[in-house]
Amino acid sequence: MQSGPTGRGARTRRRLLDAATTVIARRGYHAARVDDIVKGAKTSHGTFYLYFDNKEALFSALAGEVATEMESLIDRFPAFGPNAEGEAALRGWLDEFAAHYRRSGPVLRAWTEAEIAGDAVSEIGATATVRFVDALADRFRAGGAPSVDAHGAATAVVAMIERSHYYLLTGQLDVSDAEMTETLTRVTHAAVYG
Amino acid sequence: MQSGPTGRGARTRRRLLDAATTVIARRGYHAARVDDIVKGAKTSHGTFYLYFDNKEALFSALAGEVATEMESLIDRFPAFGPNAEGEAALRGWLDEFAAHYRRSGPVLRAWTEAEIAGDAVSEIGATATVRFVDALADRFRAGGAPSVDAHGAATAVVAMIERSHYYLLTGQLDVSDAEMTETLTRVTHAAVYG
Amino acid sequence: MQSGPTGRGARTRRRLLDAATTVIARRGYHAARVDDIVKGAKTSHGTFYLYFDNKEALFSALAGEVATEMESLIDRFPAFGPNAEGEAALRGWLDEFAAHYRRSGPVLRAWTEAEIAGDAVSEIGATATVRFVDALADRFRAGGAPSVDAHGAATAVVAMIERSHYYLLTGQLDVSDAEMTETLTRVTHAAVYG
Amino acid sequence: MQSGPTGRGARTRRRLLDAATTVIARRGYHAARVDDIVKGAKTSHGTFYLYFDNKEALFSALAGEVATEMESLIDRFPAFGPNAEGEAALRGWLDEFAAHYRRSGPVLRAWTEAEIAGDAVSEIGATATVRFVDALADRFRAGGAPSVDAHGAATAVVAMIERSHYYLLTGQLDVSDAEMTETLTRVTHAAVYG
DNA sequence: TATGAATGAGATTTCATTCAT
DNA sequence: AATGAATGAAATCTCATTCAT
Repeated sequence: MQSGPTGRGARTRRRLLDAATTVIARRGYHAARVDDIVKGAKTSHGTFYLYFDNKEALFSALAGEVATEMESLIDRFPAFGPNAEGEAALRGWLDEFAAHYRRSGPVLRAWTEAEIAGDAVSEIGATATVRFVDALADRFRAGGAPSVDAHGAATAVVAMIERSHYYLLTGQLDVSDAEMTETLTRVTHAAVYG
Repeated sequence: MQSGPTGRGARTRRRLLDAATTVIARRGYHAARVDDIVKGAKTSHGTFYLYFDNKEALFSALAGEVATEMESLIDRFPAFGPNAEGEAALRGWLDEFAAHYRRSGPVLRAWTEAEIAGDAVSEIGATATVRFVDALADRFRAGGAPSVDAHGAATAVVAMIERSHYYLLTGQLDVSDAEMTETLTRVTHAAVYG
Repeated sequence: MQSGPTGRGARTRRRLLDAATTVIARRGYHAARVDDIVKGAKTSHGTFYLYFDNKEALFSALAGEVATEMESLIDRFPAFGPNAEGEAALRGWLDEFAAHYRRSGPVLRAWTEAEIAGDAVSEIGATATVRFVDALADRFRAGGAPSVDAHGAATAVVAMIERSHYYLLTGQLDVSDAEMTETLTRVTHAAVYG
Repeated sequence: MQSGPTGRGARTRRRLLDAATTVIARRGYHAARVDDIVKGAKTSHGTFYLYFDNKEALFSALAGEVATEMESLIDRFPAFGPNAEGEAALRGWLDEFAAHYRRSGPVLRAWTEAEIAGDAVSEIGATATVRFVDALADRFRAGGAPSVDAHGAATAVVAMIERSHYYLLTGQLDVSDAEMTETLTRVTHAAVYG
């Protein structure tokens, strides 16, 4: 009689995760209340604690999902060369990143907040950033970049990519998706080969 | 008879602002409790509310101070040319920015948190970013940059500068102050003239 | 699945309202603390705010209940004539009023306090008094009273009835329930036909 | 060097009492804050406690002043007869009462509130009411009223007078000063001889 | 005689979590 | 598997009173 992972229970759990994403997007990590989440998921407080030990556990689960996708994305960062083909590869990857950020932005933003407070979630965020930087530095070197400080450049580029998309997400700056990818492509290329 | 801005009251107010900065640095904006702040300022809850209408008012005051400094800094951003002198001017300004961020970093980070939650403080942060981008785009054009999209490039550069210093502040990445300024100088220069 | 108005929630809400009535009776409107109320209702602070947005909201709810009863009572005020039957009708109504005041006295007293402070509850009390006066003036005229100023007489009579019962409730004067009804009947009758 | 009772100190004390009357009028007894009073008196918290042991002491002083006037007024209540002269005497006294209430209304209202809370001030209010009722009952008997229950009638009349003036003061009802005195004269006369 | 900054006890309110149904 | 009323610890905020100057 157990309904299995595709049964009602799994769907309720999913609803809670999705509702949490929405609430975090609207009110931020710290201001996200269990009450808002269960209302969004059209369920009850009791049910929440049936699926998650506590509020932080839900955020961890959410962060875990995003981190997995993010890691595979990071692994695909191309060792682009100084030529037009390299730029095209870079542009393609930045497009993928943009798509990912559009989907997971709220949770990624939550990392930013959490980093300050030193919660468990923050670990995931910090680790992901380090992996991101290391992967880029590695590809910069593999791509045959000249005498630049690969790690330094990677840090700057990661900072630029992350924060630019954040600006895009919050809508505080007046830029389009396509323009931004273009600019990020150009500047990243210039950062390594310029 | 008035004690004036140098009197005891002004000093107590200052102590509260400074203590708040410390607490925000340690625990983040939303987790900063009035109790921590008054303990840090070695005063009482009652005194807190003598100087600020509520917790948010203190954060606004803090943000206002930082915004004022930030604005004057932004106004000094150089219209750097493609030559070595331009790069030196840029490097000098980035050094100043680093110094400002070292001092005001916690409050600047708080902006990020506040932006998400949509608090009153968030306005101040968002406005500052817009001013920052506009100023840079203006100088890029004034510096005689080639056919680049000045506003797009400015957005990317501001994102890079802001977030890189954030990484430095949180210590999550392994970079030195001097190295970072160097990299930011090089990449910003490349972003415009590369 | 809904528990409906007879469920546990409704009973808890009722307990809070009743406890508040008791506390107001003992300590007055302004001195009534949430803590006293929840203790009286044998529940917790959290529960209080589950049913009422804040302390004032509870008082408003309480005032609303009393006002509703009061209005229907006011509507039943008789258009008494100068004869013995008229006096009997008046006496009957004053008996009802006394019963109402015995039940709702504390809340009615709270109106007086609230009126002074200008709280939201005060509106309810002031409105009820105006309705009371208007209804009596109307009945005085309908009863065929002679050339008296109906509105002025109604004001005086309402003042007398209200305040007399207040004296009775606070126990500051040495009068019995029955005696008071008798006196009020006689004086009201005299006020119109005397 | 002492400045005596007419010196600066006495004037400061007076300013505090007057400011308190104003504040009580506007916000009520319980809501009257020391801060409001010292601001109204253009002095400081420290000075307040130089002249009064605590907030209640100030209210007692204020009530004492009013009570003294009130007692002499009560003592002058006439033993009016059933004739026109009696009515004139009554009218004259009610005019005096109205003048007194116009001046001291806020403090008299404060008594009403205080009665509920059981403060020291409340004693003064309750005592004054008892004295008022007793005096009227006495005069009713002295005036040769027929077989009425003098004490009961006095209670009703005191209630009517007190509360009617309260209505006038709060402005919640639409009556003029002169009309009210006229009505009160007529009804009081009727209550005894009607 | 006067000041006003400082205090802290006590009030209101919030919200993650539990538990009986 | 689900509910939602209840809880209480912890947060924010108020205000009468004190005290150093």
